[in-house]
Amino acid sequence: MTYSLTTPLYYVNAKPHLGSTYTTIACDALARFQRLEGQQVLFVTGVDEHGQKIQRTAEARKISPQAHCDEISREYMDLWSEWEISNDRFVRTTSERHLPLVQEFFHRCEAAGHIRTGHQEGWYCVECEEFKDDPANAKSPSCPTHQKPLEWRDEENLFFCLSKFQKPIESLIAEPGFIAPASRRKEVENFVAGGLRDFSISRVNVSHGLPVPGHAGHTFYVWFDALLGYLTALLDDGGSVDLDRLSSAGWPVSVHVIGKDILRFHAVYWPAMLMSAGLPLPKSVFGHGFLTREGQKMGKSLGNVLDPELLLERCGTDAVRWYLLRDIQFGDDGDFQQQRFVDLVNNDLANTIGNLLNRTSSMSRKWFGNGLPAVAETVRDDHVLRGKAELTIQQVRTSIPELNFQKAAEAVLQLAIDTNGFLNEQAPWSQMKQPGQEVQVGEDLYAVLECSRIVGILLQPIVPDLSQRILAQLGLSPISGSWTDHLKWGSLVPGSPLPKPEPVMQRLELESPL
RNA sequence: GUCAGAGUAGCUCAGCUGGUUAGAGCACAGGAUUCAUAACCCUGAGGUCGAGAGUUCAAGUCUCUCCUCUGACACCA
Repeated sequence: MTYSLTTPLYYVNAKPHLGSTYTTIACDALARFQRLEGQQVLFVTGVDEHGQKIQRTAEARKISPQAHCDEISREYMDLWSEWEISNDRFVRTTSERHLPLVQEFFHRCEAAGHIRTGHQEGWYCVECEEFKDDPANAKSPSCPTHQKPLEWRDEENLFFCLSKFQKPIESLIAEPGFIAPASRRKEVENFVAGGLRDFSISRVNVSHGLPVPGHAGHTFYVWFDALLGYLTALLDDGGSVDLDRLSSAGWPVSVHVIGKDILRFHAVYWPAMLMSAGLPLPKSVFGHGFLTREGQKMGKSLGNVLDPELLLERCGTDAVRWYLLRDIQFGDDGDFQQQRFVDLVNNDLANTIGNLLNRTSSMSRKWFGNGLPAVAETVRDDHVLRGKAELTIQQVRTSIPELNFQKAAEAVLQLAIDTNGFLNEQAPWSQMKQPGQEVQVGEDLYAVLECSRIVGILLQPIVPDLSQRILAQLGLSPISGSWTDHLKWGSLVPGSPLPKPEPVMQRLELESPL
């Protein structure tokens, strides 16, 4: 059973921003977690490259649409590689394999009687790629979101008969867990309850798109072909482009992770399209929140956008991943605050987790021959810290599948806090001054190092690099494959050597604003 | 405008089916300690729980009204 998950296919109209990075990081954490749990994982991301908006952007830049797409897509691929995103696929909707798939899908819908021609006229916003509800006799209406004049369009389009799916869509979205988080379900329900209308799936006069077979002059509307990119990605396994192969290629996905703005497309339009084509439906759709910065919307006009590349360069992947996943409830909107970012990274990662490891390793080396104390197995198994560590493991294992990264991160952090507290209570540095306490100190230090090891392992999906550094400080190599065996209490080998301690996490010191 | 959600310490948020002196983290102040990355540990200060009314022995938690913010309201990647 494959666990497949997708990010949105990002629109290549402009260079990647922090929002897409956020989504991708979250998916990466989930994908890494599932691999550690022993699942066969297919992590899909990619880009959406069609539509009139891109065509016009390219024209404005005086380059071909394809050249423009190549350039921006390259930026995405490079960025994900810099962030060490572990995606298995990267799909482009201008790739050769995509066209035959879209056409095959379309034929299925057509054969099922769900495609009709229709007439569509009205005021159109190219930026939005949509018809607006402004009255036909309006003089020179402009788009409320883009502040640009609307264009009058009067064209023949192909329509997808969404109206025929009212009932099945209603029961689909009523299924618990299909739309996540549950708080977002209501708005989709309201939308559906208003009655589903057919939507257009083709455009005329847009050359930068995929041709609709049998309808000369029509290209597919960007949404129609973009969603199908998920299928193309899954079939890109060296085999043929054939919808019948999907079930053995990772379809249906376990979860589509998307921004809340496009929830409706994924929870309503997309399932209907799949029903029409006779394909199984995704198991869930998770709409996460948006990021603001210091309480304000990030945008070009305000000049306050956070460039992911710059962020990575100045702060590193661990700091950013930790902050985004640990401080923001995935699903809710979040605010990026520089002071808080620095505070949390320094407190949680450097002070609490990093220093725990550092101080313990240092003590152990000092008193136990540059290595771990040699303690008997029976004593180790009974240590008071064991229960706490095992509880933490449980918490992480139940939280991450629910995409509750915050809860998982907090649980791991809490283990480190409790372990630090334990050390202060026991005060091994005082005990060592008393005669005959060495055995007790050895047992405690062993248990504390064992907790540090478990912290390091549990951190792997969230902050993979830091996780490795922690394990390296314990003289361990990175784990590959399933982590189940590694999560067993008492895996550290008593008496084995410990490397010279070095801070695993440097403090962030940002003199200037990001 | 209609619908949905939210307004709790300086900041980010927990508070389940109403029940002892309203919690956590960060920031702030004090203390303790020296194993450690000026770190860790403890203590403290700080809130009329958006406003008003009501139900109840008892309301942050239920009802009503009002104020503020956010989101959705058809094809906004």
